Amino acid sequence: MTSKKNEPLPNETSAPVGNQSHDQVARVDEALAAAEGLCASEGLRLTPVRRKVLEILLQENRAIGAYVILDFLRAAGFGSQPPVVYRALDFLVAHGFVHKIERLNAFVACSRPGTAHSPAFMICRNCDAVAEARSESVDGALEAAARAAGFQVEQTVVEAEGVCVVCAEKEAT
Amino acid sequence: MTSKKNEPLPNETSAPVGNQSHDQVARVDEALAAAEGLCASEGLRLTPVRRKVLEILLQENRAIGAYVILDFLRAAGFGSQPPVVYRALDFLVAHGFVHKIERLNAFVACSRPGTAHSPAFMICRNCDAVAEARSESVDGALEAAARAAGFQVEQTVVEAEGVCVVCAEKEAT
DNA sequence: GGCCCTCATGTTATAACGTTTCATGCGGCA
DNA sequence: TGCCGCATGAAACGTTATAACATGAGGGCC
Repeated sequence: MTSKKNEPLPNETSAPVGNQSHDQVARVDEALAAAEGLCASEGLRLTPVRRKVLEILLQENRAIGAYVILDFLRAAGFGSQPPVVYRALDFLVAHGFVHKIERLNAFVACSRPGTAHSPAFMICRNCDAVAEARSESVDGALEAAARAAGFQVEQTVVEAEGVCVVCAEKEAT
Repeated sequence: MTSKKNEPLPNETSAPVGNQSHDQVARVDEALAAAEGLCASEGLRLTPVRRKVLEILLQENRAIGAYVILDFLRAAGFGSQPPVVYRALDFLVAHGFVHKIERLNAFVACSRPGTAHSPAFMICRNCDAVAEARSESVDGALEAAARAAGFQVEQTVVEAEGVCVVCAEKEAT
């Protein structure tokens, strides 16, 4: 990792519970309800730990490390050992509710769960924001390159690091 | 990491010194000579540690973890503390002699050093082979998606995990 | 109810990956 | 000669992730 750590709360899009905008709360609640619906319809078990991890990631609304999540879990009265969070993350990633950002060794809630997609991410090196982009054309190009090599793609990691719009404007001043 | 560890020597394309094919030795020597030439022409210092790390990666001819490299360094009489290998890797990655495979937290010698390129990798989940593919079209698609979002790309990570030709044939039996 | 099976969780310990910090040495150069 | 920049050596630590084993909750079946 070349940049700073995943601190718990240094951004304005997230905040400790009790200091959230109405929209933010609504967004999280909607996403949680949608996840519950998806799990119900697919026979998956969105257990308390798994649900809480997803809630944490939705509230943060950015990529955070497993051990930051673990701190939140501990504070919420759940088990506080690493396997607890890694198992929950395995489940959430396997079923498309969460993505892992390999470049940051961190995790972020999926912005479009339930839709099959292998996303591309834009990671701002300045503010750590992570945007999930559609990547059909990227995947197509990658798939074509793989086919040429006789390689069968099962999963892809596509991550771009750079400067987001907001930070670019700030830097320009 | 979902798969097995980076063991020191479990493949047929690499081997302990003294058990290598003529072609393999020649390939490593050529690449080392090319790296020395490049460094000389750009005023870079390919010091003994850096050269040895590059040699190790060329001999292995696959992605290996920093601590595996460190074991080789130790065996060769170099310093054996983590910063030794990470500093050498920083140099080699910064100047395009080595790539980091984020998915594996491992490193691989560049197959086309000296040419500017942001490569795509095909990682076999069965045999751990890592192939470096040209990725112009992938980069183009990614750049287009970024531009649409106002994002300035500085670096990209493009990695596909799946099954290579050789392993696919074996599995088919 | 009692049994068994599966899945999820709790817990301890450890492996694997990476950085900070300070000290030392070596080559170039005023 | 003294200074400076860069590379290395080494100790300690921080961060990320998994292995291994035990416990418990729920569901099907007799």
